[in-house]
Amino acid sequence: MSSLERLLSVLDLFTEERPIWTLEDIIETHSFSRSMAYRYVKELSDSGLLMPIGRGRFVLGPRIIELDRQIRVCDPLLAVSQSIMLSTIEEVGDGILTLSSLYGERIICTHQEPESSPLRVTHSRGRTLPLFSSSTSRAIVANLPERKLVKLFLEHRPEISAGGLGNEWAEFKKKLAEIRRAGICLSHGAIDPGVVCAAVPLFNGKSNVVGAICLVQADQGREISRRDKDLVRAAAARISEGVGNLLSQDVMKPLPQKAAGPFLANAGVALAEV
Amino acid sequence: MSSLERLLSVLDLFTEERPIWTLEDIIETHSFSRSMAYRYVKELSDSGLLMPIGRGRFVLGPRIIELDRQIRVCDPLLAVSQSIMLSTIEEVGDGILTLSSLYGERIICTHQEPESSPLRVTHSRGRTLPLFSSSTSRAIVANLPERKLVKLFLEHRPEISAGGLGNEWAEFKKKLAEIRRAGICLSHGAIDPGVVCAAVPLFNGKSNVVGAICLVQADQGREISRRDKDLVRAAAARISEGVGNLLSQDVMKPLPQKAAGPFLANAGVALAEV
DNA sequence: ATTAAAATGTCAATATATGAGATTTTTGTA
DNA sequence: TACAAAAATCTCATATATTGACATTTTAAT
Repeated sequence: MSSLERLLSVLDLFTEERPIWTLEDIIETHSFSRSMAYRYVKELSDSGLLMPIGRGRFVLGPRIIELDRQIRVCDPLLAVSQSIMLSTIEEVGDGILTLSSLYGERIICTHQEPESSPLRVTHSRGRTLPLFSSSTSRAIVANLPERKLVKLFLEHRPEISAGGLGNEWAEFKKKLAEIRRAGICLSHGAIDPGVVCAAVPLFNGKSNVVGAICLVQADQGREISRRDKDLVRAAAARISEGVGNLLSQDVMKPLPQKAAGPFLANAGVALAEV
Repeated sequence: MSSLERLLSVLDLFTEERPIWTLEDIIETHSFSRSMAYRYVKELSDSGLLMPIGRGRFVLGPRIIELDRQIRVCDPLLAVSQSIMLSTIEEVGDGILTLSSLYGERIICTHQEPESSPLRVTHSRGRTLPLFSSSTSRAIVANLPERKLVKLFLEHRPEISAGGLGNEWAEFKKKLAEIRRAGICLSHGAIDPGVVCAAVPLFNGKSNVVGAICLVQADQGREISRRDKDLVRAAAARISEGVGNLLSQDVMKPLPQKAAGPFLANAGVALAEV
């Protein structure tokens, strides 16, 4: 285990159920030596990923918010997707459209359009989806290179089996091939009850999957309409094309330039006034 | 320089002006060896802090969005501040109230209330403020322990001098003491023209500064009113008290429990349908 | 001011990161 | 589909940065 992994594993401790951690508890759960624990939380605090709030207690730090803003303002994948997602969900006229990506073995929802909706779903910005049982996950996983699929199958056999994706490698592979060929993955109530989904994978121009978009609608007894499915497919195709374009253009000056307004020189700050 | 610093310094490359980086360019700017650069971006990608989009190109990764959600949903500092900030800005009836924190040598705005406003200001969630010239920064810096101030003074003498905070250590120290004593720091057009600010530091119960709140209003020729300043002071006092309470309570079960709705077992995901 | 606790610094041992090159995998083109 | 070129990963000896016990300093409490 590399030292980066050890360090970042500290961040994994911070959950909704337990957003504050003391040094003592970090030492216990990770069996760090005392000096190492001090060093780690100091490095993480200096980099802003953690923030000390006093008495040996820590919460997630402001650097995360800064990096998140960076993504919101100018992430190229988001820039390509956002307007397409917005116009698509407007044309569909009902439901939410989500954008998700894979890292390590987690699927994360990174954007949704519209930002708020009466539909209350698990799919929402920043949330994790299960690796095998959501339509979004399946749309992505089905398009992963075989080498990664072998690894996933070996390490997640129980979940794959429970999710109905097959008990043997051959079966798993065959089912994923079906999803891949269909180009769309549907579900009803897989993650949230009362909701139906249609997920389509996104590629970087070529054949590398970089994520998926998913249309989520209230379950009204019938399937997502043919028309809506086609709209989602069309949106995915346009996004994939856009991502492909990112790869051909020169990286040095993509400059979306949203006129971010640089800081002005300090005009006049009162030192202290009451 | 530790290997964590080296690794995280890669994240600093990703700016609004240049949100995509190739492996080649990372190697050049950091003068990493080829193998090390591959290793670094792989580690960062595996942890989700970077995301490969193909052809050796990288953007900031989805783990950041996941961590940001964690903060939005259950950060204790935010939980304590949010309702106080909202009710305060409603009572003030005009402007924006921001919450900022320090890490390393950056001041970051971590929250604002209301979320959107006709007032277009630099102060907004995720943005960095200059260390010495904004009222928010000064409210925080003035309350840092002397040891840190010495370091800041030595390393930022030009900016401190340019910002009118003194040319010599004694002068710097004296001016900060004034700000500290006043308990509030005012500015007009320091960062954004046409805007006036009043910032009050936040403490963790005791004397450790953990951030500042700042009232931002359109500049209408006159100062922020005595009443508004008092409202901000009162809000800061309540937040400081709340943060102090975080330190005394048992950390094991703070459980804000916003009923986050766990995933349901997969009810029925169609394998692939058209 | 005094004591206790918390945080940081010191240093030798050693585990881990490093970089050059070999090897494998992926991509582009016929 | 096969082939060549490029990209990404793996290997391994070396050097260096990490580690942990302990000493020291700093901070907090009475």
